[in-house]
Amino acid sequence: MPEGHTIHRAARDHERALAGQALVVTSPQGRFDVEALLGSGERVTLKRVEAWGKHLFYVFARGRTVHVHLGLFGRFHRRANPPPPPRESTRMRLEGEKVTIDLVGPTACEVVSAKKKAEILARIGPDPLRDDASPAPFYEYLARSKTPIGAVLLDQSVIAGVGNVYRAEVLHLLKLHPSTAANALSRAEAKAMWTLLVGLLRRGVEEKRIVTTHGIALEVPRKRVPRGESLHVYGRTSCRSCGGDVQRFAQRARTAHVCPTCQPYRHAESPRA
DNA sequence: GCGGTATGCCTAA
DNA sequence: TAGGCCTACCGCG
Repeated sequence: MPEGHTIHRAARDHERALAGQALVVTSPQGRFDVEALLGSGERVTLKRVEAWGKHLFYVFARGRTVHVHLGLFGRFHRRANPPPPPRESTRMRLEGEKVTIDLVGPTACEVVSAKKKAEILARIGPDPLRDDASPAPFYEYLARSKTPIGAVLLDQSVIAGVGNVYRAEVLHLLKLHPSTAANALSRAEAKAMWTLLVGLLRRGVEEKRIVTTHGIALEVPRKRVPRGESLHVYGRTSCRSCGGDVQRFAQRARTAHVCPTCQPYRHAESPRA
């Protein structure tokens, strides 16, 4: 589940459920340094939860911040209080007044300094889900890079929050082969890509899953898209648009999905690197 | 029960 | 580029 939409949804949900409350924080698994957060206290008040790309920051009172990155396996479980006993694998448990959030299997769950947080933010690109994001650096990168567009979309330093599913789907919707050089895209295509990602990611936040079919207009009430009809190419053997075979190949150490009929490779003016 | 796979990303070589 | 991290699920038998 963890692409940018999952992270932003968690930030929203957790802030609504827990902000302003003095939380009991534990690490049943023992691998999260609770003492670094709590000090000698028993509880600490959560102020807000921020999402930047695939990174989460839980901002507590007394200047303490916990950085969470789910990686490939990380998940949250929300429990109504009183919560059941935690699984042994629970890295961090945040227990509020009415709700308890359990975190399992993250790549990162650590108390970070303001400096460390700034370093993390400095190495990620603009996040289409943030209202304060500027796509200009993304456009500039595309214009001057011969890197295949499919690889660019997974590079969190260029654009933050896009993962393997959104990569496959946005390229299909724009009829671009993942191997097409970034600088073969026109400025208009680059802008269309950003706008499309904003819409798709926002929809993902609202629906709590990735849906790229049946339009992206959020204001129009939609029936729930049935399972198996939510994507065009990712994880499929046949293209939802044309019925042709979906090809898979490794790109940036991840499996790219492409319909070569809908997404013909476009040669750039300069040879591919 | 076992093996393969996964929506991520870091490091060593 | 390969391997490691780390958890859950699914198909198979």
